Amino acid sequence: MIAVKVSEKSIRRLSHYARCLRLAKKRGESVITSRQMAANCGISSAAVRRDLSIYGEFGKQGSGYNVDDLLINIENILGTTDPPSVIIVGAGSIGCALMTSGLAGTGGYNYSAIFDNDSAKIGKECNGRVIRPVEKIHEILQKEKEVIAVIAVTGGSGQAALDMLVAAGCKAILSFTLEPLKAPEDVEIKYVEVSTELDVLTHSMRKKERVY
Amino acid sequence: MIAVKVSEKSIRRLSHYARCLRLAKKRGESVITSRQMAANCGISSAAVRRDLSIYGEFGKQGSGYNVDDLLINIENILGTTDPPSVIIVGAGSIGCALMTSGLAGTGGYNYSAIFDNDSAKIGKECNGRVIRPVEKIHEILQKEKEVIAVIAVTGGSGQAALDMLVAAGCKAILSFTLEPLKAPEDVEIKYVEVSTELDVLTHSMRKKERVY
DNA sequence: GCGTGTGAACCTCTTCACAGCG
DNA sequence: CGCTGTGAAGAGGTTCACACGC
Repeated sequence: MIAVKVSEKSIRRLSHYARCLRLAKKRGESVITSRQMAANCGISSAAVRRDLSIYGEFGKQGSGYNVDDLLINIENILGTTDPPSVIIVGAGSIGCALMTSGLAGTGGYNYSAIFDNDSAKIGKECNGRVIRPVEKIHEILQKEKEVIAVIAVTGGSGQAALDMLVAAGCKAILSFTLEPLKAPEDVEIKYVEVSTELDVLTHSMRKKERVY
Repeated sequence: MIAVKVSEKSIRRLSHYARCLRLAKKRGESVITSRQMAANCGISSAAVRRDLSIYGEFGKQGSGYNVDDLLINIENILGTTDPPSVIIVGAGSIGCALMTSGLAGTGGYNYSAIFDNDSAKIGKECNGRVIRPVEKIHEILQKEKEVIAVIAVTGGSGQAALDMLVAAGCKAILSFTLEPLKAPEDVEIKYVEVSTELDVLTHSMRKKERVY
């Protein structure tokens, strides 16, 4: 029982291992090796063993790791054994699409509510969930302290949405906005940046001939 | 004119600088300092200068960088001066939502076509674009050699979509699928992993009390 | 004085290779 | 013999701090 400093890269990989283990479990496998996980995640087996050994000795020499046990351990490390609920702010095309496609296949997350500030949308439904006014966000956070919010608003209103979430006590945000958002230190923000991914892909596709 | 090895991290940051420069341009600013860019992107000014100095000496001591010139240079480095067109495979909720929300505010990308394999959807429209059968993908890649494909299919058909794209000659793919995809070496794949982002956020929200 | 460009120190993460256990 | 866990070496990226030019 020792507190461990962790890098985000390592956490990201643990998330991948967890996904890989859930698939193995679904296939009925009870044991898995670092090499199998590595192949599945596209990294080296040494990296897998290193990642896992930081948190404990989960494996058995000669055979590998017990799928169920390792999954439980990783979910415990991630804190996802009992995942927080996820709310969506912005019932535009992206927000509703996320709500519609759901979060099946992830570690048990699901979308519990969707909000918008457009009175024309409020009261309508999105995949069976009523779109609520943004002013009601704090009600959710009163009931559940730990909630992840997905910001899927359009135009330049990302910061306004974030301010509202922060005021309601939300500490974890995933934003689909283009603009970088400002928030207090203790609020964690992650971004889904399609635009940057496209730039990276364009560069990799064209770099061969490229000279500076 | 020297070829330079580049890290993806650096390329990602260049993409952020480009976005920051476009905003500065829109605000009518003609000069910008490394400190301003750094503040906007949430990193140190030394990191900004280091990134830029790899590719050349774009700045003027004492004043900073010319916004227009630097943007042109960065777009040249990224290869995004004349961005490739982007197609979407999968006209489900996510695919259509992407098509609907478009790519305004990015470096000039736009979605040129959308495909699906469901005959019930083919022929219908999605934000003014007719949904075409996946068998027609190769026609796009015959016309334009360089195309980025976004995979937004549901269920387990991500690999099938990718195989079709690879067969048509596509070399750059952005996937929203959960499963890791297999492709030849020369095909670059990036993933948007909402599930992993949620795990990272959960961990950061709960790690304070967490001990291993 | 101000801000860039950069050597050098620093730090973090990755890979290698092997001891040790089942 | 197979696979884990890990010291040691290596690679890559970041930060510091300062010389130089405007």
